[in-house]
Amino acid sequence: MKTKETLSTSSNNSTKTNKLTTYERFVIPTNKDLQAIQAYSRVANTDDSTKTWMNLFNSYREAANFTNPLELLDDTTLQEQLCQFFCGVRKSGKKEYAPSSLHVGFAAIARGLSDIFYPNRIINIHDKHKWKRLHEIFDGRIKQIQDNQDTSCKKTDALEMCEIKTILDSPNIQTDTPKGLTYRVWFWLTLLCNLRGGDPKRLKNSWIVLNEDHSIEVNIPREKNNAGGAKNPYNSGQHNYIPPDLPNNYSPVADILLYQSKRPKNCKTSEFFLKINTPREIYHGNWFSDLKLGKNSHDNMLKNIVADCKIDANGRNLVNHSMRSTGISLWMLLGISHAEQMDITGHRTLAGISAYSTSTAQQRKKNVSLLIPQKRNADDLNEECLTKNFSNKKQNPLRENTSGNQGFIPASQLLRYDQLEIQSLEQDHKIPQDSSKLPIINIENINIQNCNNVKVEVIVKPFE
DNA sequence: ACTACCAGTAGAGGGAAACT
DNA sequence: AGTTTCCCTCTACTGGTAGT
Repeated sequence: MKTKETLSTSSNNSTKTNKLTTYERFVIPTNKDLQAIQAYSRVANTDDSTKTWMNLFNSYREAANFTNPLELLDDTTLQEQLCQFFCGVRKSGKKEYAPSSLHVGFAAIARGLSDIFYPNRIINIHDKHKWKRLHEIFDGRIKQIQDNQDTSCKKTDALEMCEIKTILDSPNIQTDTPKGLTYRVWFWLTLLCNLRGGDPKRLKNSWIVLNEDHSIEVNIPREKNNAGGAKNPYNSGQHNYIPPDLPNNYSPVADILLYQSKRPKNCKTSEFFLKINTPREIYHGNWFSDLKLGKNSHDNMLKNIVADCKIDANGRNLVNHSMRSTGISLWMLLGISHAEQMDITGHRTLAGISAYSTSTAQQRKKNVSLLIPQKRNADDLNEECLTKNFSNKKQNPLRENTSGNQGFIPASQLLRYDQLEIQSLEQDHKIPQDSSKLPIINIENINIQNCNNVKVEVIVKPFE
């Protein structure tokens, strides 16, 4: 929008001063306009990364006594210096970089060099044929690091369903104090809208809209995986939906509306999350000030919530981004399809979703143990028929249309199997399930005779 | 012909120091 | 106790192409 304004202003100016612009449908941009539009294309984080690594490269050149200005180097000298740099660079404290960081660094320096040399010649160190020696040295360096130190990733971990309930029930996360309300609303938005760790910082009040049916829409105009621009011309941002509150349920919509109602009158800050006022102001009913909530408060949000609710992190990496992991991992447990998940999270590739499904060490051990069959027991022979029917069937029959089954499964056994599945799902993944809400199914005798062509289809939906 | 993989970019998260 | 600004390090996401 800003770009448009700039352009129209400049065209108005130029129509006054420059009689050449007689075509009403065109805009004649000035150099300043072009620069502004070019700058609009840049992403701050990427530029930061470029700057950081180019500074590091320059410091290295200084330390190694490379005195010639960078811009004057020929390709051979530049390659030699880069080879030395990637062999010799270390973290502050002389520790070794993680391979992933060096990988990011290589790309950042490629961008930096491309920028510097662009007016005179094209430098693209990604070209592994032209910069063969550099690529081999870089590759060797990474392999050396990988063989000499632990290079496992510290991915964000998820919360479990019972922990979500503990948090929502905790006296510290209620709506009677500004701090509790902030925590609670932050928790709802990140969980229900599958926000990334940093999204709440840039969330604007105007992006959160109440619909007539008392549902809430959270519209985020541009995201990491909906970056817009020339490569993604159909980008329309991510639209998140929070359903209307139900009686006897937790009430996210009411909580979010309460938070909005506590904004100061004529609030000028566009951000949704606001700074909590001093105790004195709070006493007078002014919960929030006309300033955005600071970075520190944002960054420590989930850590504070977890501490205040006395949840045992148990070695897990619980950070703000965990809320996104939580949503996705719970959907996986509940059998929501990848396509549906991607629709909500805005991921465009399976790889994006799959990054969250990497199992924990504990789950992996359990899954491997499933491959070891149990010894036969004479008492179990009666059970064998039951298990055999399902052993070839990976999917939970609760979630798929049973009409496609080739083998015949007695209805009474199917129901029994479903109950077992529900129980094991609850036990394995600690999904709290109010047993009083489960349908009580009693089909004791189903007798069908001469039934060559009879199909019995039973659908049980225990989670609704 | 097709898809798994990885190159390349956009983020997250943590910390220090100075400030309110 | 919370905020701002800067720096550093590493994770997460996409899309094109190398490889089967």
